[in-house]
Amino acid sequence: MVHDDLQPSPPAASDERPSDPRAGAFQGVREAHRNELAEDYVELIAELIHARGEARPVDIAAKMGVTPPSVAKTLDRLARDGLITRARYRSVFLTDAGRALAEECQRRHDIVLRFLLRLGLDAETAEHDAEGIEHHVSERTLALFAAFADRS
Amino acid sequence: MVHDDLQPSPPAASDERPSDPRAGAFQGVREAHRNELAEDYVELIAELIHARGEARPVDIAAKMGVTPPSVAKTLDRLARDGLITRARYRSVFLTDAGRALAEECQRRHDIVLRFLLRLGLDAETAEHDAEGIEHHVSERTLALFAAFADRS
DNA sequence: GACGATTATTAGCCTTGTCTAATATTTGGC
DNA sequence: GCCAAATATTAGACAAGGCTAATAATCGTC
Repeated sequence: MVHDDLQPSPPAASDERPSDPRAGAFQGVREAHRNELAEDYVELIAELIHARGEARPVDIAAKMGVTPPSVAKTLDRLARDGLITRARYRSVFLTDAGRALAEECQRRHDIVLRFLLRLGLDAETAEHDAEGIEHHVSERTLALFAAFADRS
Repeated sequence: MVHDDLQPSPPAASDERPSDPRAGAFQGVREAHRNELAEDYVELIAELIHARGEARPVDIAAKMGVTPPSVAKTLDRLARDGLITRARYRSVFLTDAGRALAEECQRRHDIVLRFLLRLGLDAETAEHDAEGIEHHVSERTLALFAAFADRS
């Protein structure tokens, strides 16, 4: 053990290696990263199911910009984590947990996107930045974004 | 440098796997992630040098919330990429490239942070969210953030 | 129903980034 | 100057996420 200090940072997750307040922020970002891919996948799967009635790996691969084997590996992890169900050579379905996560993500994405557009950004840049930002905004920030986007 | 996207248009440069416009956004996010750790490190190293006169691995580890061996491995990569110089058992120095990147990151961080504060966020949440957001805002968005933060 | 094209999966490799445990070096107190 | 403590590094494991190449299954068309 290297650090056995004081002061767990208030907002953070479950891990203990504080010793510096900023460390909490960095750990939070790393934590967010671990969930990011899963969130993007379930969000995309929900969209595909809505738009086409099913989510096939080949379409996920095209939309995500990765190869089918990468999709397969990630889908295995999502299934292991209880977010999707799948059968070999069949398309993908969301579990209740997956669907809830997808809706949550869509909500956040929508707020961030509307906020950026309201700020005056062009549609393409807004979409691009929203994709990166949406996983890193707290509920508090999201509330402020929503208020700004909806103000008259 | 890393973020130079004044052009929103087509997924730049040399990659071949378009087929969907959204794919570009996801690839951009993955690209950003590859640089994120390097950016956080050089920014932190610059801060440590400014505050204490030198950047020691043990302090970097404490601030980043990781163990010293993780720091060592990352520092090797930063040295390989020409952002820092180091000698065994000595503290770390930024190259010109590293210093330039650090300044760029500090500028972005500062703008995002001031923007969030101006929006009405508390200091702690603002710092936390800025840490996550700063790597994912385009120059265009940053310009809008700066304008909002500085408006009278 | 068979066959070629499409799609999905498997196998295997690479890189990052995290960790612990063990070792090496430097530093500071005496 | 010596020795213990602090610090740095190395070694080695593991998980994630990306890829290519090869194989397997399904689908569409005849």
